[in-house]
Amino acid sequence: MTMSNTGGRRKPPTIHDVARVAGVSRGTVSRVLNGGHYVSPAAQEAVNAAIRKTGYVVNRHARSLITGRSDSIGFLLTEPQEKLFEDPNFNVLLRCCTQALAAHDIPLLLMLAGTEDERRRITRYITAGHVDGVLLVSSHSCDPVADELHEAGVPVVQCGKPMGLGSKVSYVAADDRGGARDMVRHLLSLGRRRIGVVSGPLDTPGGVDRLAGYKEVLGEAGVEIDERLIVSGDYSRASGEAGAERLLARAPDMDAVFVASDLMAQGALTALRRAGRRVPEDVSVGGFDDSVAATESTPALTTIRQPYDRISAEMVRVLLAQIGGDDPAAVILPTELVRRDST
Amino acid sequence: MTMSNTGGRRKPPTIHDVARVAGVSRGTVSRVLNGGHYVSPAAQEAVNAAIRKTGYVVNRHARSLITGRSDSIGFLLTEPQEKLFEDPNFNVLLRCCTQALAAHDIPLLLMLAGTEDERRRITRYITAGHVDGVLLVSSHSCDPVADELHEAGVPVVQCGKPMGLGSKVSYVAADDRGGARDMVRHLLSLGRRRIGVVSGPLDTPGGVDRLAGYKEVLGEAGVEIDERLIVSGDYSRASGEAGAERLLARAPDMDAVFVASDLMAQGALTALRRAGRRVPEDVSVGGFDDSVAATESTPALTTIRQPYDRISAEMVRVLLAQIGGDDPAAVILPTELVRRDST
DNA sequence: CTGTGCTCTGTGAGCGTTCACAGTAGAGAA
DNA sequence: TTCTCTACTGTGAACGCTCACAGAGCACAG
Repeated sequence: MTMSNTGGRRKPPTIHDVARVAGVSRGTVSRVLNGGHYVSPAAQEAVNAAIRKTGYVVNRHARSLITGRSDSIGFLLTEPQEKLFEDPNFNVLLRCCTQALAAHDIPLLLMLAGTEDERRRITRYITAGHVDGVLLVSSHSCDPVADELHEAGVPVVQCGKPMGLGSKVSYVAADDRGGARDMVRHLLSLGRRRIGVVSGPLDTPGGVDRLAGYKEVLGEAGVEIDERLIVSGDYSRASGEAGAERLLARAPDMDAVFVASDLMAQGALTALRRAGRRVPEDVSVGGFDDSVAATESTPALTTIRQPYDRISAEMVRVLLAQIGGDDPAAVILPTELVRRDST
Repeated sequence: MTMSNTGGRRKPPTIHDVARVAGVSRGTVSRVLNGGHYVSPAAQEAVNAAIRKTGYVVNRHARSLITGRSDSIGFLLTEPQEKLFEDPNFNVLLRCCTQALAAHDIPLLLMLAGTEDERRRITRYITAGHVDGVLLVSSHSCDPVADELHEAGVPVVQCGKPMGLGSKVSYVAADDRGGARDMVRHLLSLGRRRIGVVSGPLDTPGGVDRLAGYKEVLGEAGVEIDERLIVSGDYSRASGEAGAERLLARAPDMDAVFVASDLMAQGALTALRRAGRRVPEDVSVGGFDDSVAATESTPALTTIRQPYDRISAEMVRVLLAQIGGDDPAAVILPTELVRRDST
């Protein structure tokens, strides 16, 4: 009786069609669709059968028009994209967030705000209510856009700790300080005492916290903190290479180095090799992130694993809770030391 | 007179508000919004001023409800995501597509269909009309989902040539055969005659075409095609390493090797180094893709550049044209030889 | 003067859904 | 019986927009 469905787009069945087939009213179908409260088991079953039979899928536009929700969320990237897309961590984050949202049947809109123009356009788009919330990733993590959106009443969860203390924006981050502490303790346990550090940029919380962890542990262990053993980079491979070179020049007796990202650690390995230092025999090298870079380098890096899968899951959880009316929340997740061949 | 807009989400202005402020009717505002035909300059100006004043942004849900278009498109990935997300090419593709769409003010929905369940859910979502079209990326590029969607009347553009010849699905691909030809010609021009190949998987058009290009050029140059010089891999680093090892075992006099992806070429470099072969002195190595892997390896790889930026732009162009009513189209884009240190 | 064609404008209907409300039926209490 | 309460169901009115249509005003030809 029904027409064949191949070739050409056919007008999809509406809630009305389902109601007719099930022999109930629109309202009942709608109730079944939205949780099934106050629906008799018989009606429930009839509606479900009709949905299967007609192949009905809810029209989200019509729903959104009346509920005011869009049932979709935005994944916003506010930094130069070339850089972030090369970062394996970012890819994991994007993938995990998409999957976590898919479990809730919520589509993810990818938004890239590299230029000022794009930023404006996207901000308008978001504040116009086209997404219910925003997952924000920014390498600086002190991006004003987070506060802007928050001010405008848009639920936001940021990946990584915000710089300013005044910010009331939700965030999920790994325990940078704790991770750094673990790594430095590990290096100390190997008998190393001249431990250098290539920190991250000191205008980011991650950079500051990892350096703080380093200093704390050395202090606690009664090891002198030597400023010649401290340099900072920008998380790029090149800056890791340059940083390690500078350390070697200033402190040739360095016997270990904590490098605040795996990518930088790769660069550091290059510099050490060129300087004729054997890793791990002469110098132990510890990274941070446990990205694919850690296993690809030779020797494979001992590093601090950031639980990106859990970070994504938490970001989604916190965001959905906030959309549901909860207050902003901050979540810090524990890291884990992963031993490989570089220490 | 207007209320402050900070804190809490305020009901956004509608087309009605704009009309009132501009002193015209809804219809006129709508016409301005949709191209401004049949609108007097005075009304045009009044409406634009009112839009600026009220901060009006069109409610896409309401629009979609009536137009039937969603004004958004899906970026669909049908393969195990871990693998693809590691692939730098894929990242470039995703980024460029997002930007190309942003230029048309069209949001991109990221859809990952790893499991069979996810596939079904996403297919329903798509065929229900929640996106106007789909950009499809699949490493196999012989995915049945392309034809399924096409059959269902959903505009689809695939990245890479489809395997089956019967498929009427649009695609955009780099010139694999031509690229392979260029590389092998390049190796010949260096005086190499015992040229091996690590091809891609032979159940994919890319794998087949690159191998075909290799054989063609050797044939044209009158160089004997030696089956011992031909192995295939799966584009992974490990398979490149294994492939190069096998080649060396079977043909120790090999003086060059064309490896069908940069990632595999990295693996091949490792195998060659281990076997004591110098690159490029003893063996020239040519890659394919010009991904970041090409510059990161030592020596930096001579490779064939796939114009991913142009591929993305073309995918979007073809898809939008198809949504606009055009017939499916196939686009093949030229590649480019990039000389570095490995040849 | 009428008719025709053009540009421009306003209006009503309707897209597919949810929500509030009214209403029904049946059970149990008074 | 009658009243109340609960579980369930149907209906009209929105949500904000576009589209088709009708109509106004004007110019110009017949």
